[in-house]
Amino acid sequence: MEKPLKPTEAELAILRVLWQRGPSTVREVQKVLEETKKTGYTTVLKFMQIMAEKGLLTRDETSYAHVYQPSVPREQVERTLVADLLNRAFEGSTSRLLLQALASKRASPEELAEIRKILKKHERGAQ
Amino acid sequence: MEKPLKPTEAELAILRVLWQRGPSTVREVQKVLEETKKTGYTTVLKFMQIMAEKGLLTRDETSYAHVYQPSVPREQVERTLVADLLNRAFEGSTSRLLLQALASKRASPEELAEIRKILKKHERGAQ
DNA sequence: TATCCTTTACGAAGATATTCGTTGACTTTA
DNA sequence: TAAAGTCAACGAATATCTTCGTAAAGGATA
Repeated sequence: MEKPLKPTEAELAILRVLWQRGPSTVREVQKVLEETKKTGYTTVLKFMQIMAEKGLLTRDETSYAHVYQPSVPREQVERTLVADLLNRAFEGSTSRLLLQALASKRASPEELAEIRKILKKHERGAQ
Repeated sequence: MEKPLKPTEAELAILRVLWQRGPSTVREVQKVLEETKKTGYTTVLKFMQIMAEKGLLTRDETSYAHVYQPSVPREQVERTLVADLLNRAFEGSTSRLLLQALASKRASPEELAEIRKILKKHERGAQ
């Protein structure tokens, strides 16, 4: 139906906050963002307005301070982003992706166990 | 020493060609690129000049037609890109990354075997 | 109601990424 | 050596992403 919607860097930062906090006002998002990277209120507002236009967010205007929330599930955005990277840099090879992911950041035993679990599930799924 | 060097979309397309073909002239790269996406000669030239300035490519000017090659190994660029995505969208969780990678594109049995191999290696590697 | 604070709306500036037209220099070939 | 083709250099136009100043309106409070 619609095209996949690949958020930009700044948009993704806002989505991260909303995924974590749930529905929030611009001010609430801005408060979180400025902890990491000074970002003015109107800047965040502008992005959230743009994202609402694009369909990345929906907003509830009943209160004076509009309340925004993601209109796309986190997993779907993540999938779009990783699929994009797979094609752009890894010739579609998931194993190469994993290889470099592990090379860039050593995984904890728990993380490795989790990976093994995911793998098992997929091995059962694919006959 | 230097910062990681994250190539843009267009730059990555050029790197892909060079990784595959080995050292090439601008014309040779442009010929490959225009198969996928019409890209004028001067556009490709401009990018390769910029990339040489940035240190992504080195060039041999002995021939009339300069010969370019990547100055950073493919694996390093891949690692930079995947590390970036991990931080921006997956809170650093490799297992979540893999989960969505597999969800976006079903892996072949061979691919799964390859992934298992990588995993085994890392399980041995961790204490 | 008057004053103050917060919010949205609008427009524009700045930064970065992408594309291409033009020019002059070098090569090849006749 | 003239003509035709190929190349690098340069500058500029366009597109996209990011940031913010200003103004107008809503709400709170005295």
